[in-house]
Amino acid sequence: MTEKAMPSPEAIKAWARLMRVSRQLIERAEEALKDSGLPPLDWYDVLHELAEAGEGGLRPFQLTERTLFAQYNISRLLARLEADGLVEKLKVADDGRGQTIRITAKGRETRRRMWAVYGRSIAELVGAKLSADELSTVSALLGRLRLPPAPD
Amino acid sequence: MTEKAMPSPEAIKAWARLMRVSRQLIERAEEALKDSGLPPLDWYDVLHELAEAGEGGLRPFQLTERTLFAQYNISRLLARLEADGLVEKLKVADDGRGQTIRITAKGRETRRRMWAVYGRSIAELVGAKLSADELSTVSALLGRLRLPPAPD
DNA sequence: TGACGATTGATGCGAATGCATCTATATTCA
DNA sequence: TGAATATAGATGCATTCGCATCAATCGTCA
Repeated sequence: MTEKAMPSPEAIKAWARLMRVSRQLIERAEEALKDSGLPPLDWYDVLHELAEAGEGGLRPFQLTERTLFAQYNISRLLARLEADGLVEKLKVADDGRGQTIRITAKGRETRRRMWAVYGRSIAELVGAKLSADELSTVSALLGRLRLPPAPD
Repeated sequence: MTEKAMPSPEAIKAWARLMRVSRQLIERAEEALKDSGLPPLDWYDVLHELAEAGEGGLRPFQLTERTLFAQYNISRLLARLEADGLVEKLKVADDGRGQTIRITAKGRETRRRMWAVYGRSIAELVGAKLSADELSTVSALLGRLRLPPAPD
């Protein structure tokens, strides 16, 4: 009996839509950034977190918690960001193993320019397609799919 | 004036949820497959299309249309699938450039075993979290985000 | 027919990813 | 205290991806 706990047709369809639409949207947003000569989305995610963190910066492991990047990906992404002068690594941690990552002025500027393009993509791809109520419905329903499930 | 056409808070939140949740779900589904010693999700997508296509098979370019893989990714993915004996490339096309890809018995069997795991993931991650009505709502709303937007 | 542009699919190369492991420092606890 | 364990972050290696390009064939049209 191999057919145990198989998903309902509604679940399969919702899953399929989620997979396909998310890929399409990412592709489009990525394309818009590239067309503007800007870095990829991954960079934005990290720069966004660091910009919100302010002057205090963040430890790399905090970035792995807030984003969904693997530890080694954060490590390498930060190396690239540093090489581009968008972040700086501060050795001054009270933990000898760690470091604090702080966004630079250039990093903030890059993030701002990325947002001009990224934000427009979001507005066009999502904001223009559904009403505010519908968007809130989507957010609420997707929120219940989060792992671990959280309120809000 | 740089602030033109920026997305509403609802749009931003819906986008963020979509990005985050889809990544989490993919990660979980991928992990489940790996834990079972099965190939990655990408393989499933292609095997699924080929299984539905039946004995007639599909041309590689048809696969790039139906999936969201780039042409060169399909080319290489098919090479790996062929190396594993899951598909076969039939030179017998009436188009001298092309080939027809057909799933093998082993390919069908692999797909079946993948579905046992993948389907369970979908049931747990999505089917168990929302009602059938809610799932249909999600499908309908996400459907309006497709590119190009389509009815349904 | 025959030259030209379009289409199909593959591939060389550099960059990014996944996995496992490594070094270094911190923490815990006998 | 000191040995064992845990945590932070980097890295070697193999695989995969992205990009550009290529070879081969097809279709079109003068």
